[in-house]
Amino acid sequence: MPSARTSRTLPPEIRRTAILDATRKLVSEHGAAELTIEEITSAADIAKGTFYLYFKSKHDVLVALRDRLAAEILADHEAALAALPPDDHTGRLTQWLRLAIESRVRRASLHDALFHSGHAEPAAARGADSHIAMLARLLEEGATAGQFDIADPELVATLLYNAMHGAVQQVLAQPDDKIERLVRAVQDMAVRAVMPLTVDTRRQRGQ
Amino acid sequence: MPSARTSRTLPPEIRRTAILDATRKLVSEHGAAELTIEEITSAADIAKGTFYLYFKSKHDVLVALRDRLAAEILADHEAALAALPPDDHTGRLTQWLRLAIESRVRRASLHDALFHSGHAEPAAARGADSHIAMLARLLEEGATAGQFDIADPELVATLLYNAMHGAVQQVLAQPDDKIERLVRAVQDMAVRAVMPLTVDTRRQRGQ
DNA sequence: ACCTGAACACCGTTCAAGT
DNA sequence: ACCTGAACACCGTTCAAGT
Repeated sequence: MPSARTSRTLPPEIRRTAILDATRKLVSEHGAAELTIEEITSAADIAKGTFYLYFKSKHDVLVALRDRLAAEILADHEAALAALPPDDHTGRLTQWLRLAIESRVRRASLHDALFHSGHAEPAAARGADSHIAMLARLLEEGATAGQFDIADPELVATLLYNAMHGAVQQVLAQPDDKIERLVRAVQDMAVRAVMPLTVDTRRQRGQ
Repeated sequence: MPSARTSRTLPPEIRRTAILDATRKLVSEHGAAELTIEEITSAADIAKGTFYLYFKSKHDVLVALRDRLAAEILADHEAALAALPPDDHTGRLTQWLRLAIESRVRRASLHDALFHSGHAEPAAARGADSHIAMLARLLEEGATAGQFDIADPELVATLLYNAMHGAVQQVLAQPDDKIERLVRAVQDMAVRAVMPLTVDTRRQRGQ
């Protein structure tokens, strides 16, 4: 039998994806902080130096993974949005929030590891921007249809998104039924945030 | 002149505080990720090994600093709360939100470095809990006084706190006048989240 | 053109010795 | 009782050589 090893060459895109996949697995198991380049390369079955042919640094591969995850979640949300009835804007908003929470809960361990330990940048660089933009679009459409009353859709979207996102993180450490209560609470806050106020209610608001 | 160096001994609490202060300065200047134990010890004018007589690890000193900051901010908020008129619960809530945002903006660089780069734990471990508890107290007091309508004060506090906290972070990268708009938007969302709904408004909410 | 892995540099942590 | 700083261990990154 021949002792010469077969070529280890692979098309760059395939190799790159393999490295990302290995990283994803390791990060969702042990978190990003303890992750080692050597763990990645041995999981991906390549030499240590090969890693640096595909990524500039450890930070770089985590950013790439984070972007891939953000894009995945965004696609999820787009699909969910497209499936919702076009005219019931309140229903669209509340359903979207439920789906956003659930998709985030589903990816909890990977998401937490990437967004909250070790290599997180300011939220703006976190891929949250595109998600907030989508929510803002929902709000604007409802406002245009005359169903919502929103002074600044972009800001309200930022607030609602962060309320949801931060609270999920906080609640995730807790028993399962809390998630359902969170969904309801977020939906209620969102509905209150966008609903037209009657003259009577306006008076009650004070200031 | 004597060549013997004078004793370098200091009371433990003083030394510990000096190390924390040096760390604080360095972290708010360069962030936590690039921070080096050697930078800390030379800024605090001690030997490298001395650091480990006071803190178990680099992570440990950052946690201690984070806790000190959280306690500082909490005290700020308590003082602000005590100064507010006791009966106007809507005013207490909106003023509290303004003060919380402003105190957080004031400590922006340190806060970001500690909470968002390198060594952040889940939000629950972040010192946010006591802040959320304070906000929940505000909400409960308003509900007890019959001025607020809140199904789950603890959850609403979590949501509002995260809305505010996340959005500040997001807006901080932007020009100054955005902060004022953020304050108003947070206040508006909070008021809407807690106001009693008229029968008329309830009908509009749907589901 | 793609891959290897030994060598290097840096830094967190330890520990035997000092006042 | 508190402090020192050289030594150690670990791991991210580089680079000369291999197919």
